[in-house]
Amino acid sequence: MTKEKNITTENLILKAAKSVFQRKGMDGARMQEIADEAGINKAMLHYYYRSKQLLFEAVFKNAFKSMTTHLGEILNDDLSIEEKIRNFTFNHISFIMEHPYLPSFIFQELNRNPEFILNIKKEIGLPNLEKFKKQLDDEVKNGHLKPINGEQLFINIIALNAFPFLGAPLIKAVTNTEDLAFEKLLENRKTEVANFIINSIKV
Amino acid sequence: MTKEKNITTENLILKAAKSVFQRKGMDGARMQEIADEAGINKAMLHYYYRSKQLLFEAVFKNAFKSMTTHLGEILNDDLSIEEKIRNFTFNHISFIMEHPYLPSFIFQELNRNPEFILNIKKEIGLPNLEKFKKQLDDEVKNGHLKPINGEQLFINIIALNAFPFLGAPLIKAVTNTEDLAFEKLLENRKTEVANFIINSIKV
DNA sequence: ATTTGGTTTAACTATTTGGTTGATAAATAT
DNA sequence: ATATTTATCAACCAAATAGTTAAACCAAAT
Repeated sequence: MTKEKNITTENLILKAAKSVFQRKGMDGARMQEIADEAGINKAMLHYYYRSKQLLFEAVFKNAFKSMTTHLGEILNDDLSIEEKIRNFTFNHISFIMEHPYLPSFIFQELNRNPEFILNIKKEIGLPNLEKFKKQLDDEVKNGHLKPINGEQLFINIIALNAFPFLGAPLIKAVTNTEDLAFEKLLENRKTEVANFIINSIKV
Repeated sequence: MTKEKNITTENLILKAAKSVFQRKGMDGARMQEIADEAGINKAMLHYYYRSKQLLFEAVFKNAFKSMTTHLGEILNDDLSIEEKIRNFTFNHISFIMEHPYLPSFIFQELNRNPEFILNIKKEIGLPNLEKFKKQLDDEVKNGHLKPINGEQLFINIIALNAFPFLGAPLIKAVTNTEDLAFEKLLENRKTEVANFIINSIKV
């Protein structure tokens, strides 16, 4: 069973809205374009979602959830830090490769309206770093890992995973890689990012 | 002598446009808001820059140049890879801290219109990686560094430098850091990012 | 068959917005 | 001084756009 939600009008709208908002952003998106892509009348958008803002929020919350759910699970399972990092980078990069507009969409919109993260925090929740940080401290103390701040390591991991997608147009141009070569490069990162990190922190 | 360009109307416009475009992006920016911020009549924007698109391009090219000029210089000086990385990360992060909207602006607009990078390439030029890559290969061959692909290392460096600014709202929320603590965290990264990278690649 | 409720549409509205214009003021040249 | 060019402004315009409305449609209940 593939995830082909009932093809109700409401779902057609959400799907089209996702596609348009993620490519154009809140400010660049047009309600008419969403209606056209869904193949329905523009009035339907308001009938089901009231306003552009609310339709946008529905799309954004979906997007945010899909990005952070995996993260939370991996962060809180019972593997070692090294295994967590290998798992997470592999899964995270694989996931983003199937939704390459997601990081750019999420970070762009959060920068446009930073307060919105409070809304998200309340309604969806954010990944919790406490277990990860504690575990890291333990592995540092017992000599498996070099000393490193948990927040900094977390930032580094997300940075190495997500940045190639945020910076794709620039990276492609600077490194002279076409779409295919770039795909290959991303494929490599699924394992090489973890190696890069582990190399840095392992004693 | 601080860089207080002649306060001609043309420069007032460019300064205000920079401020508004970098905060709101092309789609979110309003010509009237730019005029208000510059304290002049909206017609002046068109008198000096013809259209929103051309004004935007003037701002974007300036922004892009300011981000890549340093990079090019450091990449092509005669220091070792390790020194290059320490220099570059320190300078790059310091620079962005003074212009925190820049990365978000540049990457957002390049994602909105990826073809624009060709225009930039022709008119401004892009950093050249060849010397860096060759030098890296040499240092790998002579046993100073572990094997790593030049493009991948380059991406990692930029990622670790720029991402904290792109993801600031999310990072602040997930790590529970307020503005001041976040500033401190960035201050740390000026040296810690280089350590993190060098640790990973040094034999 | 008819009523009832939700669904869909075309046409419309009010507002925003990039861009223009024609008159006026201020420099600059003659 | 006077003509000419450059700069500035208030008012205006046309297109785009989020949102509304009133009528039509349709399926299920009576």
